[in-house]
Amino acid sequence: MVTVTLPDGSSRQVPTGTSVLAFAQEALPARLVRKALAARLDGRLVDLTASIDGDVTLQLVTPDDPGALELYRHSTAHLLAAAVTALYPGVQCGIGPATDDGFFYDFVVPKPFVPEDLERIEAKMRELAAADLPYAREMWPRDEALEFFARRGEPLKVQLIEEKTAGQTEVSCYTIKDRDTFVDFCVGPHVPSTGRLKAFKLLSTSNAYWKGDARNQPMQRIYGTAFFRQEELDQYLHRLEEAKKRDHRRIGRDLGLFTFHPWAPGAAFWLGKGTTLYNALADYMRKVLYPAGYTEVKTPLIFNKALWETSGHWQHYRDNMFLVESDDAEMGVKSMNCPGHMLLFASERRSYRDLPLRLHEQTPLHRNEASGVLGGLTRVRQFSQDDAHCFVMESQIGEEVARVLELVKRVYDDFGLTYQVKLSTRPDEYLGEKATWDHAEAELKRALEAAGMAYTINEGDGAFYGPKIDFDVTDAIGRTWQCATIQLDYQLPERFDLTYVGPDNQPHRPVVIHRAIYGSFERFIALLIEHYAGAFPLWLAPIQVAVLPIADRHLEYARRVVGDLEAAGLRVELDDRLEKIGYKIREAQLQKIPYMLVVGDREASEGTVSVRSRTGGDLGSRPIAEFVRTALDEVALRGRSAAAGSGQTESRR
RNA sequence: GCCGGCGUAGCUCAGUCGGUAGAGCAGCUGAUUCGUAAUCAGCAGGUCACCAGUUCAAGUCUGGUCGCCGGCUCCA
Repeated sequence: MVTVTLPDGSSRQVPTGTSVLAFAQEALPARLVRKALAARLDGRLVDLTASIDGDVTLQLVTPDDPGALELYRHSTAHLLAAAVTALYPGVQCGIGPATDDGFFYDFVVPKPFVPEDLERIEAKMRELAAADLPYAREMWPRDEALEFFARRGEPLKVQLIEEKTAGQTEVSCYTIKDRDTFVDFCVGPHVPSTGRLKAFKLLSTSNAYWKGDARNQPMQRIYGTAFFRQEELDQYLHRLEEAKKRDHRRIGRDLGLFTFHPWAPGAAFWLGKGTTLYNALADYMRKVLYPAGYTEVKTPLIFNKALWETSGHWQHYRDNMFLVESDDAEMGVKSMNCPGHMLLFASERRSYRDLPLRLHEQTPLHRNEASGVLGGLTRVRQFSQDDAHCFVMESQIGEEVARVLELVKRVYDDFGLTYQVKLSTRPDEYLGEKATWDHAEAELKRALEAAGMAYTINEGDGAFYGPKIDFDVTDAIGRTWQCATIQLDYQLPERFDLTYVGPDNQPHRPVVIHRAIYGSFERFIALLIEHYAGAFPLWLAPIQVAVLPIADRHLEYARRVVGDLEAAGLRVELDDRLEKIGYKIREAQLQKIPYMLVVGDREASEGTVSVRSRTGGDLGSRPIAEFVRTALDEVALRGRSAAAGSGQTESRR
């Protein structure tokens, strides 16, 4: 007999080898058992068919268990594999994990899947689900399993078993018994039977490589998603639609922000309105950084290869650099600002009294990214960062990182953005002393804790030259974008032999903190466009106010209104076309201009404007000066105002 | 870079079996002077991404190049 302890603390004795399901049916409410997908024995996820072989705590896993969805999706991936195996004889299966949004499964097939294949496969999956076939777990002798998969022509599975179960005598396999039995090597667990899988959909196909390595066997990946309830699946699909509507590439064109040309792949043309937005972000960042003690600088765009050899880019990053020749010298267009800033630091004798020295730069960078990775503004070959390097003494690291954290918080609050913080620690391959790393990581942790920032740790994900803190911004529809980064660097000061004179009159090595808050202007603008669905809050809107005269006898007054607004520093556009007011309003609305001022006989005689807001409709008339005042107040609030959320409320309708 | 898909007017798209290219919106011109999401009429707009090839004939078939899209890998 063994003792089973339940979550409520009660316990029972059962014979050794009793299955979880048999125990649950005996000891737990039928309603709970019906909902159960799997179980946790001592916290470890197992199938309901697992046997209880020792004293354990037992908890049934129902859909509200945090691990339930992953298991459910993974089970759906198995269903997909079973369907594909049934429909395409000779197919080889790779792996089929759950992902954040669903699942995928990789296959080796002679011909890539087309959309019609997906329909067929999905239909087969529904058929198998309707048949409610059990997911049976069987422990096979390892030799037998190896032989079985070898005989079935699945060398990838053989390889997996060899790698994952070295030293074991038995391996776990799952079967779905249909006309042809589908067998997969997998640790599980899975839902008890295919009938439990209700709301799933196959979404797309793509190419992938065995183990994600392009030198390995190419495979065809099928992506899908699954939820416990149809309603949740529908919501997810709706969110995909919504995301498509918010695509910054589309909105960027519709709103006249930027464009691309085949002759400059990966480099945007910023149109008038886009440039206004870009500049608004650049100026805002300058206003934030200047009082924080940063000095804006501009360093060369093209450097002799000697610089890149010194920084290490020539050895490690050359493939991603644009190279040019000048006289007989080989030159590289800069892909990062840091090496230039090292030279700038070294251009004068530095005292400890000069530290921290904070250099901020917004000039363009070029990276010759592989053609296949380019896309919209999120991945480009030419971009600018709100980059800065803080040169500090070892003892100033904690304080300086704390200041940067403060800045990040302030900036994201101004945009009304929420974020999550990740601390990435020493990777397997690293430069420098372990003790230095430990110290640096401790400093970063302390700064995060002092700032009251919750963070998660990404073990081993730091840069090879130092640990880092990354910020993932969450947008209006729940997607995350990696933006800000703070990285400690002990290596570059070493490579450039940077020193400052300390209080002891001796040379010392500074530490560099690389940091960016937007990340890159390009990617941040893409984020903002999709976050607001193009409806920028007033302070960012390229055109803040449209003045719409009713008839051309009102043009003179309209021009006066425009003049007053421009004098107050607002970005205004006059629609002086001979069109009906409804037409002008529609256009301004589609351009997502925050305020429309309708002016006709009434307004001209009273010195007022009729205010229409993008989100609130007709707000009635008021004196020009009053409108200017409230508009300026709203601008000053930036994204902290309630109105800044207008982009989101609007999109929900 | 790799795999797959796509490329027709500024945009969204149609174009049958290979037989000399079409719509809506946008644009231009004219008329309309109008009160909170589209006034009417007319006109113009194309090397069917590009380069070869097959064919009496190519937007359509074949090959190559470029670009875009979805992934892989990578990344701000």
